[in-house]
Amino acid sequence: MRLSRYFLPVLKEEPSEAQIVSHRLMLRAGMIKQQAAGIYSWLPFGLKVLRRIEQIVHEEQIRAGHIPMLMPTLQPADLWRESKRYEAYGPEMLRVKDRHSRDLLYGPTNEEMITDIFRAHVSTYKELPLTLYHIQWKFRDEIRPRFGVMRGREFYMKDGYNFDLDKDSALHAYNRHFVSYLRTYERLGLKAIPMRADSGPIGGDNTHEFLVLADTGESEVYYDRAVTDIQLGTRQIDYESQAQCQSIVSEFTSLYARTDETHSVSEFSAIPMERQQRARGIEVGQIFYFGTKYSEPMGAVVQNANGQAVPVHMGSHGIGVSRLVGAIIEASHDEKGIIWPEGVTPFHCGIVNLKQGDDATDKTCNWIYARSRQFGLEPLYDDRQERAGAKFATSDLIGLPWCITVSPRGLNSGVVELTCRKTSNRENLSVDAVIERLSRIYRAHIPSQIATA
RNA sequence: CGGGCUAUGGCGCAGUGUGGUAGCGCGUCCGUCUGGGGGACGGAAGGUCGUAGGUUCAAGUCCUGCUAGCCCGACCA
Repeated sequence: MRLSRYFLPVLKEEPSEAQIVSHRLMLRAGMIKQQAAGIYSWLPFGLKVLRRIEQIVHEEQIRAGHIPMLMPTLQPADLWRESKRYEAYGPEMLRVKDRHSRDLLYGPTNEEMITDIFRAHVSTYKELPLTLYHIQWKFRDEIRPRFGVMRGREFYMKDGYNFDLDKDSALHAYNRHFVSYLRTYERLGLKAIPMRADSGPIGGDNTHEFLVLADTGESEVYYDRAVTDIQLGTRQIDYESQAQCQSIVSEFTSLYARTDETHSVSEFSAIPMERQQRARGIEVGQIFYFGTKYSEPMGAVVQNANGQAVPVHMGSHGIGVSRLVGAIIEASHDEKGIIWPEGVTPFHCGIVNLKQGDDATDKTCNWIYARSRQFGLEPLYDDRQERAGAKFATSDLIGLPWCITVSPRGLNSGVVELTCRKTSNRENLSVDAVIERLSRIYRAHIPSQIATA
């Protein structure tokens, strides 16, 4: 994309209403525009990040054997009357009437609807286990939305639901989600720590939240510092293997890590003093096992091998996709702006032409632009008639991980400059070498899309 | 929902005390110079001051109602 043809309304000054850094940077980098309290338009640059995250979430869910679908944002109230949650949910639920005065609601979650779909089409244990998920906009009429997309009223969320014949199988589904979530966060460039949590209104006794450590987080967390050293890394995972999933879950849950709702002072103080860590975190996902809480009242039953009708065991699992955009920025920025992890960056690299209109720099930039695209890279070429300072400031603000600077000075020695946003490290490379370098870097993140030299 | 506050060109703000010509910085447009960290100079466009009513010869400014948004708290992916 050429910046001169793009829509990137960056702000030089701090928007006054934004308090936390991710919100400020999202506004300044032209990612979002607020339309009402807790409701945002996603401008092109922000949408690209949202889509990258969404894509990674999809890939990891599908890898774990979970099946994508799509449910509507508006739901009939009757489904929620069946589960007794229509009244119980309270004013957080946005209720609307259609022209026939029928009660509808903008879905805050989808347990009821997925259960309805399940009971309509599944009647035998032979179709189990089954995990369906979707990524869809939700609405919860928060009392006080704030922090930009971190706590909006409208938010984009992946929510999944597993259906299993018995508790054992459902717990495997729980573990599968646990592991797939770990992988997802690692690909997003985030350190998210699973913590034993409180089940809240969804119910059930088995639940973990995944928290990204950040000073601006809304949750108070307590953990053994050693948990931050555990990584999935590149290990091969067989999601069908109960044993492997269980062992990974055990590995990640053997050390103390709790949110304040489940915090135990006595257990915490048993940790060696120097490893006791108290911090704040942003909740970016939660998984639940809740057994037959919805299947029983809503009649989601299957016939088992003995011909008996039994309610299925269920769980639900969520990842806050829109919230993750903010969470990633909270975890990865500096005083100049955003620093996108390579896995989610909206463009793979910037190209900064330091002398727009100069024959040599224009030609070189155009060549790099075309060539990098041939390799599957998506560059953002700053071809505006701006001075160097303005281009660098924009580049730092929007945070692309790599930036290629093309100047007359460099071209005289046959090189361009590759700058790493995170370290500020600069290297002089030939145009061929710079393409080669970038495609090697991104092959690790998006192997299917990047060509080899 | 309790407490505090705000609303004036695209953005950030002043002007309201003491009613009388709507202003500044940034951005935008045109021109010239400039060209490695938001450059300089010259010119220009752009605002029924959130909204409805009231007081007044006269309201951005005073009064009343309403709406929207922000912050602190209790609640949430």
